[in-house]
Amino acid sequence: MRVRTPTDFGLMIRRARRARGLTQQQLARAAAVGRQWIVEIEAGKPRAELGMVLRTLATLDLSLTMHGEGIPEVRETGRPIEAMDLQAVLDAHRRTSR
Amino acid sequence: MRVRTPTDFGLMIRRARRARGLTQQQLARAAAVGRQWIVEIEAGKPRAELGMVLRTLATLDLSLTMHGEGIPEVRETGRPIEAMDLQAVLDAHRRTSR
DNA sequence: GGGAATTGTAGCCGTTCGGCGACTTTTGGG
DNA sequence: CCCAAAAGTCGCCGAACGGCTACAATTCCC
Repeated sequence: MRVRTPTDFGLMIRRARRARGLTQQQLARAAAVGRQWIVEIEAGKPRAELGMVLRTLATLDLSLTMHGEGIPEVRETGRPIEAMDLQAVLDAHRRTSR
Repeated sequence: MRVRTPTDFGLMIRRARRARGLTQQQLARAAAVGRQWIVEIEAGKPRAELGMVLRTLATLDLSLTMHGEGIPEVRETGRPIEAMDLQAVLDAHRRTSR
């Protein structure tokens, strides 16, 4: 899911925290931040420190991916991926296997 | 590409800025931050403010995506993708086709 | 509905931020 | 090689940070 604003980060963190059944206190301890900081980040604090935010995401097993011109997609092998019709490959697989 | 640390953000920002042929000064003005702040963020400053970082990414047309339990994926189809061994599929394809 | 757990607020404190101006160092095109 | 542009460093400043304690409000379960 796309994240554009501090508020987005807050909502995501809250969702993930609840999905894992953690209290703010527990998350705070695990991520080594103050409990009030969790309150604020979940409310979308724009001036929160980047490092703490990333630590919190890691604690919640959340990962971030960046996209855009100049940003390589996943593992660069140097050798370009050979173009092929994936749909055809999958169709063939469906017919063949089983 | 995955981003885990403030250093990752710094590298990405630098790559994107250069890919667009911008100077630190130009990026700073466009993102409404100080030039020195660009120097620091590109060096991986961990305590940089989240909001400014996001503004800078937006200025560079970079987007962030979050993944993890409790975070919905875009384009939800409802029907989960059937698990399969992609490597095996591709190997079979390589053997079969041609 | 009541009491405990959870969440949100308020104020204090030492620390760091980020903008700015003024340099110095590095880079790269002619 | 040269020099101007770009990038990096330093110190000053007012402002905000984040941890903390204490308290208020909300939520949830029995």
